Parts: sequence; C-alpha cells; structure tokens
Amino acid sequence: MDEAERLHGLFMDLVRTGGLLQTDQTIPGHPISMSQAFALHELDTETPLSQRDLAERLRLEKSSVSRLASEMERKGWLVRERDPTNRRLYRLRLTDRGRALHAGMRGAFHDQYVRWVGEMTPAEREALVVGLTAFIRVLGDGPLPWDGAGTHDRGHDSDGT
Amino acid sequence: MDEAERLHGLFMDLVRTGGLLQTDQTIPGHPISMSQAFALHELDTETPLSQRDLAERLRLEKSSVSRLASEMERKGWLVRERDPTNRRLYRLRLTDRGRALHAGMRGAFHDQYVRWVGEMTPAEREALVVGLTAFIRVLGDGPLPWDGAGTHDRGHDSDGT
DNA sequence: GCTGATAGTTGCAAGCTGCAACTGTGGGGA
DNA sequence: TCCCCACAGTTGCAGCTTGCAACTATCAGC
Repeated sequence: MDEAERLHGLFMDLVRTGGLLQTDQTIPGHPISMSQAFALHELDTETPLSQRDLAERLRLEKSSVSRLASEMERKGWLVRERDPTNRRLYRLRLTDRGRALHAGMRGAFHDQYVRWVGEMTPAEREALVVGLTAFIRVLGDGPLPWDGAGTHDRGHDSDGT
Repeated sequence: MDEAERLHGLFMDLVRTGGLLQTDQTIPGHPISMSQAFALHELDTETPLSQRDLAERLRLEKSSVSRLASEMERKGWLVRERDPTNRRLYRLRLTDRGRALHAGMRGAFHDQYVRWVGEMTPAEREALVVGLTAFIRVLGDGPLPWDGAGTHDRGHDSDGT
C-alpha cells in the first residue's frame, strides 16, 4: 500500500474519531459554534480584520461572515467599527469579553491537548508536529479536492435520480 | 511554548486551511455529502453493519443515520435487508453501484493525496503518518472536548442574551 | 400473554451555509 | 463636477444536515 493510500485512511479515521461530522460542535459550557470559535481565534490579534478578510481566512461566504459577525457583536464578543480611511470596511475588534472567552476556550482545550500529548511518546509528538506542519503547508498551496476544483461535469452520473 | 499549545494552533490551521467549516462538502462530480461519503467508506467491507453500528461509527444520531441510509438506498448505493436472526436489525450492504462509487471516490482522492505527498519530503511523510496514527489512537481513548463531556452548566455565562 | 429493552422511523425545529439581489462607499474618467 | 464601475457588507430565500422526542415493530424473559 502506498503512502497516499495510508493517508486517505488516516484522514477518514481522523474525521470519524474526531466526530467531525456533527454540525453542532460546541465548546462545553460555551454556547458557541465552530465558526464562531474560529473567528475568535482569527480575530484575537493586534491588527483588526475586515469581514472580507475574515471570510477569506475562514473560507466562508461573505454573507455567512456578515451574519457571524453580527451575532458575535450581539453577544458582545466584538465590535464593528467602520474603517475611517475607507468606510466600506469594517474593523472587527474583539472586546475584552471576546478575548476572555477565547482565553477560556484555549484553556479548556489546553487541558485536553496536554492529556493527548501525554499519551503519546516524545517521538510521536515530534512526528505529529512536523508532519502536520508540512501537511498544512502543502494544503495551503493548491486547491482542495472538495472545492469543486475539479470535475463537476464528468460523465458518469452515479446518482440514481 | 509547549507542545500542546503548538498542536492547538496546528489543528486550527488544519480545519481552516482544509475548509472544514463549510457544510456543503461534496466530492467533485458526485452529488454526495460528507456523511454519505463516510458511510460508503464504513460500509465497504465484508460484514454488513446495522444502522445502529453505522451511527456509532459515524458518531451520528440514529435518526440521522436512518435518513442517511434511506437516501442512500434511494440512490441505489445500498440495500437494507432485515437480519433474519433478529428482524429489528437492518443489514446494510453496499450495492455494486455503491462500491463502484466508493472506488471512484477513492481514485479521485488518491490523485490528490499523491500530489500532496509529492510535495512533502520523505521525512515529513513518515512523520505525518506516524504522528497522525498515534494521535488517532489517543483520540479514540478518551472523550472528546466537544462531546459535551464536561460542564454544560458552569456558572459564567459569557453570552450576552 | 404481558412487560421492558432495543432498532428504526417520523414530525419538528434549529443552525449554518451559499447564491442572488440590493445598499452604501470610494475611485477614476469624461 | 458628474457618472459609472468596483468593492464591502446586508438581507431574502432555499437547501441541507442534525438532534430530540414520540411512535412503531420486534424480541427476550417471566
């Protein structure tokens, strides 16, 4: 079996074991969706992003991000102030509350990560970091297979409709 | 920065770069959802599973799997025959068509995996396989942080409702 | 035969997403 | 200066998937 094959299996397992199919992923104790959590992560920096920027990073449609940001603002996790230089743009900035939430989440996850890391050998840890880093680098280069990058029109219609 | 911290960042990147936030993930050329694709993967074995089994592996609610299986049957990818020994159970079996679809998908992905693997050094490839294998092993042991495993009732309501 | 457990189904509501159409702002050319 | 186009963001709409709860069917044990 070649390495590509093995990777395929590994990722299937990862998604399966990680329960990544569920759509309601929330963080224990926090009524927050996956997207919101990632937005928190992306926005917890010095330089404020625009919604367009955020959409790009999250790989979401601008309208989704619009709603996302709106909801997060409603919850008091961020503020949307217009960029004085270009009033078309928003400058999304986390509030203290937003940063605190992010920190809390990080903490909660940290424990879990420590537990996981603790169950791996040093060699495995090292391998995971190295391998994953490389993989993400490679991932970022080309288009993704599920981005419709390829053949949305190949002949064989395997559907039974 | 400790290793847990680094892992956290890596997984954030993985989800982000992998575009795992989108919900409409489909395979190019095949009108198939993520869950269906994984079901195909799980069912493409010798021993037929019951819907309950499939639900467990996919970490989905039985009702979701019921609909999933029903839809896949409608598309002609599998048949649901009752287990003669226990007629409460279904025995989900892929049809030839279902297996062919799975094989086609594997093929399509294979190309992508080969491309990815091709852009990594042998050491990185090896590391990814080793690290990911270990991680999945560890993942499978304990509960997942987003399974509501913990505190759905901790005091501090960070929500602003 | 009755009771309780288990597998699966269905009604219902919720959440998130993309697309298309629309508003508001900014920049450049006539 | 005025007009037209590009770009950021918003909203209406429909689609898809999910979980929960209530219900049916089957089976096992008393």
